[in-house]
Amino acid sequence: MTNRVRRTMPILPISIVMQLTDLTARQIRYYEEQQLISPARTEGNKRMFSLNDVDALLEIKDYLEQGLNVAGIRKLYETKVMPLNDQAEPKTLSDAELRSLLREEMKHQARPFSQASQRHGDLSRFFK
Amino acid sequence: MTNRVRRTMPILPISIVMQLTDLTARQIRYYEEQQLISPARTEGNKRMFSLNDVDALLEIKDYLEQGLNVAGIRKLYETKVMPLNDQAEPKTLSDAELRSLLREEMKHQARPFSQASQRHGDLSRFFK
DNA sequence: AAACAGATGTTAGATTTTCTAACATTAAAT
DNA sequence: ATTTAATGTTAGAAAATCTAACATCTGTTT
Repeated sequence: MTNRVRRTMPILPISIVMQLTDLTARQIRYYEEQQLISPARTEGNKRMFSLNDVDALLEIKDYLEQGLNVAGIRKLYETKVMPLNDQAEPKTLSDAELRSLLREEMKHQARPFSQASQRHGDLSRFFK
Repeated sequence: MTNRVRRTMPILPISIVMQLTDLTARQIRYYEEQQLISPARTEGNKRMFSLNDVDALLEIKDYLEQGLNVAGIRKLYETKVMPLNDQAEPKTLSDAELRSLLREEMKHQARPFSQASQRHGDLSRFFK
């Protein structure tokens, strides 16, 4: 009775993900194009999202609001600074790269990356 | 991070519910027609299912496998012997009705209704 | 100021998914 | 042998989603 969803199981159509995240379909597809997420596909090529995907989208949204750009977020994911995604092989950041990311964050009053802001980043708004 | 889904929120399309329950679309629609479930609808009239709906379907499936028929299951739901659904107003069963239900169960080696069989009845197969 | 780039909006046309309704089949009960 | 409950199958319509292209907006760079 007290089950947690297998968070990697693709069960949600894009329409529902739009509701859960307050993102447009355009935004979601763009973030996929930019390799920030990679939702599953049905046989008929429709995207199907897992709860982890939704979490990731909420984090992405939050980072964008903090002033990061897509490239910066991608870098964060690549380097596994963030634990959320089952990502490809992590690489190490050069000092220059790291400083560049940090500087970008500084520009926008952002706290250094804890789990994004606590207001978003997971589904506590919708799940209990 | 460790969230349970709001189990009444309609988030699943019928295709996914088919996978989760191993029921056909025909069966699912039939059970709705027979008032065993009442999934939400999108603006465009597509069914959207909650996790509670999926639980209910798994229970229905189990009861059918135990030899109950739809009418019997409906009666069970109506009389709130089962807690699962937010059903209409419960009525009391006449003794005759109750005996009739029980007899039907007896015919098929069924244990008296605990929460259906433990093998089904909730989503532990898919959720963790 | 003009040009550019990143993020998102909008639209069109094609494809997939889901819908209802009707008729068919199967197995069990009478 | 009929009848009925549950499910299968099919057809045609409507909704949801897809890709691709072009538009817009905002902030940077030259």
